[in-house]
Amino acid sequence: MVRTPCCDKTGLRKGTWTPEEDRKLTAYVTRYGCWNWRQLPKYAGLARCGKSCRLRWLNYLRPNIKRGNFSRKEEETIIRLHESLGNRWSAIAAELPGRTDNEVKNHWHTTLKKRFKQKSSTPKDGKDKNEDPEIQGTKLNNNANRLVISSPNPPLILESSLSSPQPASSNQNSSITADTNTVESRRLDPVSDNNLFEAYEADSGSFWTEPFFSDSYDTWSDMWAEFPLLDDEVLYPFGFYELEGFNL
DNA sequence: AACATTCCCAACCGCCAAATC
DNA sequence: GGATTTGGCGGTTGGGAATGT
Repeated sequence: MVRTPCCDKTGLRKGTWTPEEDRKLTAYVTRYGCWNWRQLPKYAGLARCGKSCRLRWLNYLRPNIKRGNFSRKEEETIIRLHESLGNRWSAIAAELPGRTDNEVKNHWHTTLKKRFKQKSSTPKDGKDKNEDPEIQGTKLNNNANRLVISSPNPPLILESSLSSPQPASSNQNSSITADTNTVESRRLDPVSDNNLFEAYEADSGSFWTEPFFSDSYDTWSDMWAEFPLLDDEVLYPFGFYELEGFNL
């Protein structure tokens, strides 16, 4: 079987995402969902591979992402699950709300593996700088101050009963499921395509309370002001506006 | 201060499985 | 049922920041 590349390699940007690209992706996905990662960059105005967009969204821009240092409890969970599951990072991350498989994997390779090795070789040697999470926690994490759990954004009222954090496993986040039977939340917002938002809320738990856009925007209106809606015919070439959710 | 080394993490790559045609 | 497309996953790497010399 011959696989076609996930994207046309020509003319596509690679490497670090710019704030502008982040805003474009965030604006598009939060409004229209991730209905097709391959097509998404084209309609979102991004010169990126769909896979790259997906990864960026899931590992960085997605709501409910918990950033910063791992707690002792989280590290114990990782170690325990790694013993039983091996390198199944997505499964491990699923047990750590707000953590992504990539982050868990990185933390394992950079910190926990060494600590684990060291403990197994010299059980009483506790001089490793990484051994004490409290000490480790004092190290400045590049992203630690970028996203923290914050209070709900004033313009948004969330009545959802779906308060439990969603697993970080990407396979539970990447597609919008529109099980409207479970959606109880309603958003008081001028944006009218409630189906999409409801679907997203169902998928994202406390999405509307999350701070990702509060770094840049005070309200959704501010963000839409910066990213005015494009023509729906352009954004919705397949006319799935009428569809329930994004299970395409 | 300048350079070298280490550490950390965001992002890419390639493979696989499920879904779709 | 086979071909193709798409999403998901784990391994790996490049580059910037931190630290050491």
